[in-house]
Amino acid sequence: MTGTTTACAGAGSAEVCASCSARRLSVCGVLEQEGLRRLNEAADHITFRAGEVLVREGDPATHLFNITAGDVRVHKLLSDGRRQIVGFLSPGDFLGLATGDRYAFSAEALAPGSACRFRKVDYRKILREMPDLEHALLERAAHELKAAHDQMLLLGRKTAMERLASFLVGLSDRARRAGGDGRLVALPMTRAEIADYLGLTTETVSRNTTRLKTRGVIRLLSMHSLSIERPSELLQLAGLEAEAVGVAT
Amino acid sequence: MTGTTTACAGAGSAEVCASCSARRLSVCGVLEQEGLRRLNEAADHITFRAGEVLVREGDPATHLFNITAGDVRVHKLLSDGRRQIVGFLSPGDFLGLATGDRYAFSAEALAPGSACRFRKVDYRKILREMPDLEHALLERAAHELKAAHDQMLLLGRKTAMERLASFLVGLSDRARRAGGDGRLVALPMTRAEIADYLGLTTETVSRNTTRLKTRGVIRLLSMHSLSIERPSELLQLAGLEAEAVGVAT
DNA sequence: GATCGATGTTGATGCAGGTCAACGATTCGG
DNA sequence: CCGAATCGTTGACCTGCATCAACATCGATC
Repeated sequence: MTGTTTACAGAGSAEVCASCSARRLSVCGVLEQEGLRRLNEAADHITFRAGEVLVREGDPATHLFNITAGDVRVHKLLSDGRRQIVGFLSPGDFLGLATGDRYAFSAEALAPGSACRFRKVDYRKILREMPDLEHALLERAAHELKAAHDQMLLLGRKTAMERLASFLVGLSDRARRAGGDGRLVALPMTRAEIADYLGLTTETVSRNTTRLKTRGVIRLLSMHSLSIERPSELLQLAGLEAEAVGVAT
Repeated sequence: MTGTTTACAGAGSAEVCASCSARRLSVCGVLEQEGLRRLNEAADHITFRAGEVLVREGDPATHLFNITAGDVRVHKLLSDGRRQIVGFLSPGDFLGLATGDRYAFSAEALAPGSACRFRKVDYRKILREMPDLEHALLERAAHELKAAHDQMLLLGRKTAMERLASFLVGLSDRARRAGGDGRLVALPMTRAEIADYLGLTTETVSRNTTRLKTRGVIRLLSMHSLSIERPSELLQLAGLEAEAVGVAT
């Protein structure tokens, strides 16, 4: 399962960036020609296979990542094995923001993909030289913090059904941002991973998924993709009636 | 309960900052003379009473705050009144990082205090001119994000006793950072607020507090302060045995 | 320092979701 | 294409914490 990442030194040109499909979703989207070249110089372009470990909780925090393809799971463990997944990353997402001397989380690929990897010391220097990038990173951090607050509300106060519905609404939003229509949702993660993200068990996730299916709110297309049939009902179940989430009802 | 904050326009000098006891704990700690003067120019120095509302969830996000004295509660609500407290702020903490166009949380004073209040548009401009400040803010955001991840683990996977113990360890750490010895801990918040922070009920918080007291792990000095008698035991109960938390055992 | 509303504690009981168990569906290496 | 391991679903039962209720304590106010 856990292999080593394949690194190839940056080519030094911004060509890789020019053709990078994740750029418009990423912090580097704010940079122009020269900045991209500079950033790319410091980047290792790595690829990873499903199940590969990018970061291990407790290890010295030496690198930062910009996910360019694939999906990544970020989680924390208790000593007895209880697991909390604190996020799922997709292309454009930044990995390593919430990092001190050591990683406080592990990161593992759900699906094969690729990333730009930076040595932390290099990245620090680059940030000093490029305030625009630092600004973009701060905006990203603010957004992540807001998402973390939402997740705290979910974990602390929502019922199992509300959690699942909120999760699906979140996936739908992300799908729309990535260019989809928001009805078709991919589930690259397993039920166990959904459970560990929502603070539930696989059984509870499964039961509530069935309930949503039975009620006609969603339709399972395969084990790892579904279609949202009644978005407004899903929003209600998520406990978000009042909040503006931009889903056509 | 909810009153208006008392604002007095910044004096334009950095004198206020020079004598500000929160500065060494705050993002403005990185600034020198000229930067402080500039920042202070943009600041309203406000004071607030216990119970006063600084920010209301859903309102347009017009201001940012730097807490200089007192304690503040930050929370989110569901439409039926369920509440999740996402953080308690003390002097030196920044309020408003995780903010888009509208506040996604409410903030209310637990105790009388004061803050530097900035108009968001002004602060943005200042950040452009002072990369050091932006950098400090990014570090602060990274730290907050890490804390949020810890809280997700707590809310998603810890038992009631582990949550309470973790909470007390956190308060102890903060007390030490503020200059105390870490044994004496102030609880400026009510049991209900602790419960809403830990995803529990007041009853469960109360029962587990009693258990800790009975076991001799803590000693209640008053309703709103306690002493940690067995720090190592508390750490164990918090499920942090392995993690380095810098408490003398 | 007496009064009263707010806050905290303790006990009895209920239930949402966890646990345990059995079985069906999917996936992937050969 | 086959078989084994993994993943997902469903059912029966259990438990940790919520809920409901009664009482104790605190602290602000006059």
